[in-house]
Amino acid sequence: MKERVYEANPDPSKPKFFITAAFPYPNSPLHLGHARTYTIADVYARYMRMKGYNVLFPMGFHYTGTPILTMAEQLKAKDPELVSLFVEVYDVPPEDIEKLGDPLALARYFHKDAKQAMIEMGYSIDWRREFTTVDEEFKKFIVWQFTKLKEKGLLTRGTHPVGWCPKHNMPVGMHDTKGDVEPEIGEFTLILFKLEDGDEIYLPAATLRPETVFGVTNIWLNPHAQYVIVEVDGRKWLVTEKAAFKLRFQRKNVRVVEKVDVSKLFGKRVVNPATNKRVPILPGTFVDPDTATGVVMSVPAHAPYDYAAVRDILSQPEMLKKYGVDPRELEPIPLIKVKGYSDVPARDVVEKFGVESQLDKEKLDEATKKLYSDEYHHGIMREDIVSLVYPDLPPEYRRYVVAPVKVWIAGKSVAEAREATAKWLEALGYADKMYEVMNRPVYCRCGTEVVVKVLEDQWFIDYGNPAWKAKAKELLSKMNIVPEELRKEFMYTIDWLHERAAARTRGLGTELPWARGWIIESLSDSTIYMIFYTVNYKIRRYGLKPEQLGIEFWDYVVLGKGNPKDIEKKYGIPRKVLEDIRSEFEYWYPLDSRHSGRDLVPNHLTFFIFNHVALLPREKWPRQIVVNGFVMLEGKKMSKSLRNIIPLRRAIRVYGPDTVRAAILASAELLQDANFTHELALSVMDRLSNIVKIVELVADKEQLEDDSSIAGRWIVSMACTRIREVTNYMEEFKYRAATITLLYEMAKDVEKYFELRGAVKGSKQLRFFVENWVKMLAPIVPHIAEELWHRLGNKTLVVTEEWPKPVQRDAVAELTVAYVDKLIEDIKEIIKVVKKKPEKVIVAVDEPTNWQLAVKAVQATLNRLSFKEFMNEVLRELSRDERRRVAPKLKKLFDYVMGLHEDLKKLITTINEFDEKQAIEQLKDYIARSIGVDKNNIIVLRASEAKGVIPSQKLASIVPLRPAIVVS
RNA sequence: GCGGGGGUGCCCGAGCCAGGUCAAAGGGGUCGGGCUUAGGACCCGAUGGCGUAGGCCUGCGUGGGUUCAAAUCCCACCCCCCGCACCA
Repeated sequence: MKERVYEANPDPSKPKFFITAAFPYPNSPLHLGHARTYTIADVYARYMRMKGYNVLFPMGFHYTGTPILTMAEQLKAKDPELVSLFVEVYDVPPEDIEKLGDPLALARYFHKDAKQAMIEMGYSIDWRREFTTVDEEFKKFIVWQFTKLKEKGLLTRGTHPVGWCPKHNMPVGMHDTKGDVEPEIGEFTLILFKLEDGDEIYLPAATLRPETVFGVTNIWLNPHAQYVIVEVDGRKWLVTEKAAFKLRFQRKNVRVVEKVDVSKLFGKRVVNPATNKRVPILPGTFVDPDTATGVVMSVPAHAPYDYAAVRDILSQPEMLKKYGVDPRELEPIPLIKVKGYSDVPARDVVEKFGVESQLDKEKLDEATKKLYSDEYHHGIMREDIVSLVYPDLPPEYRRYVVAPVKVWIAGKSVAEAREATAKWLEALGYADKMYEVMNRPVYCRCGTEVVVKVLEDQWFIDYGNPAWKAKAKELLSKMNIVPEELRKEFMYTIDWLHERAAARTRGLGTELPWARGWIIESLSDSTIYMIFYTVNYKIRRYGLKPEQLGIEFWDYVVLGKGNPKDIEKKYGIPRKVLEDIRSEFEYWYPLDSRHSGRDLVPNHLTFFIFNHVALLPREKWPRQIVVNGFVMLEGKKMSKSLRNIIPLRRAIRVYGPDTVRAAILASAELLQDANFTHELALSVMDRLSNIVKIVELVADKEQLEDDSSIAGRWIVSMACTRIREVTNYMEEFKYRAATITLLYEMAKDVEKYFELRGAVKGSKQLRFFVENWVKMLAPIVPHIAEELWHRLGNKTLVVTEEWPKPVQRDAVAELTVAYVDKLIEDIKEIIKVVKKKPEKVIVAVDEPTNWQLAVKAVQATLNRLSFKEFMNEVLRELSRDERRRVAPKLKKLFDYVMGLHEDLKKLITTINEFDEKQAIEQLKDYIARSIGVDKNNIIVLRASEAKGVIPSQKLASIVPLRPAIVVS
């Protein structure tokens, strides 16, 4: 930090690398989940720096939106639940709560806290470029963005339904409701059934299944509910009192005319606009007066509720008589064919689920769900529904009425018919719609029930624009998506995205310049803000005022459009300054890597793609997206309600930043959910302190001896092997594997080295290993790595060191150790089976002259040859005598070699000569220690020397790499 | 429903894309041993079955298939998790 190595300035001599991670929303402290994304981005930044890139990794804070508002309000009201969450879970000092009643103060508080956490974590951020989304300079940038979108015709205007609190007169989202429930808004089709007598009164039956209108036998009204006549756009509707209230939020002209005594309506008749049939109005107690209009059309063939209610009423003949209804009128009218069901599917499910009456809500809901789903997905409209449509009309007129039904509805799938029916009736003036909260009741925090309000003049970003979509797909196809599996998800999202409401009537953020009172919503003002990092510190350094940052300023800086002279004249910005700012943007952009959690794939990251292609030329399109999974705590999802969120700074206090970093990285690969546990953190701490001990052994450079033994050669070679391995992991974002190799596997290598040597001692060779180790640890655990680097006597900073390169490996040394280890394993296996304490071990190895056979076998398996092919190839080159000698061995050799590691196989192909006897002799002490047999009782013979010493059967089985072993 | 991800040994969890050191890494747990006054921490060994020679049998959701060879490739099925918006 003191060296300012993270402050990145344009440097034409170095390749640049620009990394950003999704900035945090400061309504709570940073926790382990945030830490995952930022740690991954930081490891990447540090790695790329060591690879020689000029890396820029900046950070900002996202103040835009409403949750901060709501939270501040609740704190002001001293909501005990939230206060306790802040104090006990978020570690906010109780005396600070008071001042957090102000939204901006709240944001600033957590902003400061989050920044401190990032500094403590050692994130290599260029803090000169920090900003918030309510900075005036940033708002000017967003104004430019939206002006451009509008110019390109990508903004549209229209109406939009939202959840609404009638008391607050404000839209409510999930964070504004009791229990944080998202109000789900659905659309009912209203079909207008005209009352037969009296003046033009319509009964708007609310339905989710307009295609069943052809089978209506009657209308249901709740006998216990209060109904009223309302005038809606000049027409009179009969709806419940509650519905009249709700309609006022969705329609401009709604006027209650009079209350109605519902009992007087029963038995009266209405006309079905789809069939011209007269059907009676009947009492249905199941009808919920709080849902939609409280008027329900009865389709007993396909709606379980209707079937049950009809069945109920048929059991009361006196009621039918009273209302003048012939029971035959209520017979179900089949409309839809579904396989697995009879003509009257509603009867099937009602009977199957054992429904008792229309008030048997639980069973009926289940039956309805099942039937609706089956009919929607597998149902086909019957052809004979055509005969139901206006049957009494003279044929010459009827032809015209029936045509749309014949063409668009009959014989079609339910899904198609549903849309067509609604359209048809709407065209005839007999259908309308009404929004409803589908998961109602949902309550605002104030206790008022949430209704649906239709907002006029809403601005949308038109992500449905086909040309725009095509460009977004073009970028996606060019971009590197990590992990690759997510590409499909992006593709799918790009496809289904359509108009998105881009503004809200409250919250922090930037106002739409042409629509007072509309604040650009938070997912819309955070799509191209990475551009802002490249220039904002210079805007500040040059002391430019927000009013100087007009459209032409950004046009020039971002697009290179316009003449600096004109801009100088208009805004008073010196030409040199303009050019300097422009060149900084030019240097850093395009963005090389964008990082975030996987929850942002279907929204932010896709919008990020869309907005870049809309506004920037192709050469400035972003190059890569890296996505990570969530962090769980002790196996559980972190959540406010479980109160198991660990603020990052608390974790840092307990474990230290490097442990937190390494534990998060080690616990899961990119897309998997990471599981942070106390135990894992302890284990990481233990490993780190172990590394410190090893470093101590090689800290004093002058005192180190030269270890030219196989052990020494091996540890040097392993350093190179590990460098190659870890580098590959880093390149592939396999940070879990990289961390585990660095923390666990490499420590094991060192232990193995001590075992091979038979002593815990440093050496020049071990120091070589350790130096590279510390360098590779630097991106993962920067603080400790820096300390260790100095402990090794270096005066430089390890962050500025070059990432190590794998120099030549020592194939013979690695093979020798692998070979001897396999030998030890085999001897142990034999000892185990024999169950006797061994005294003497004789090992008989193949002649070194046969080594080439092993190489050939390895090559054959690497080239995927079959055994036959391999044998033919080998035998072809040999004399008859040699063939006889060699042939029996080949199968055994081939089978053994087949199973070797790819890496070891490749190693073997580089070795021209390998003397197994020598290999064993070199590590005899090690073997003796490992199997617990005196060194002098381990005898190594070549096959030619072993005749008569070991059984002839064994002797014959010797092949290269597989010696004969006799334990006695 | 649509889209995506996934089912591995007592548990967690790698491996699968590029089939062959895979009876399957690494943890955890359990059992045995060491250390210790004891416990903890730590270290060693065992942890599918069989086996007096480095081996064999059974096994990676279920059922088929391809292959000399399948946890890995192909087909079908079953089950679990996540997203489906105007909200950060």
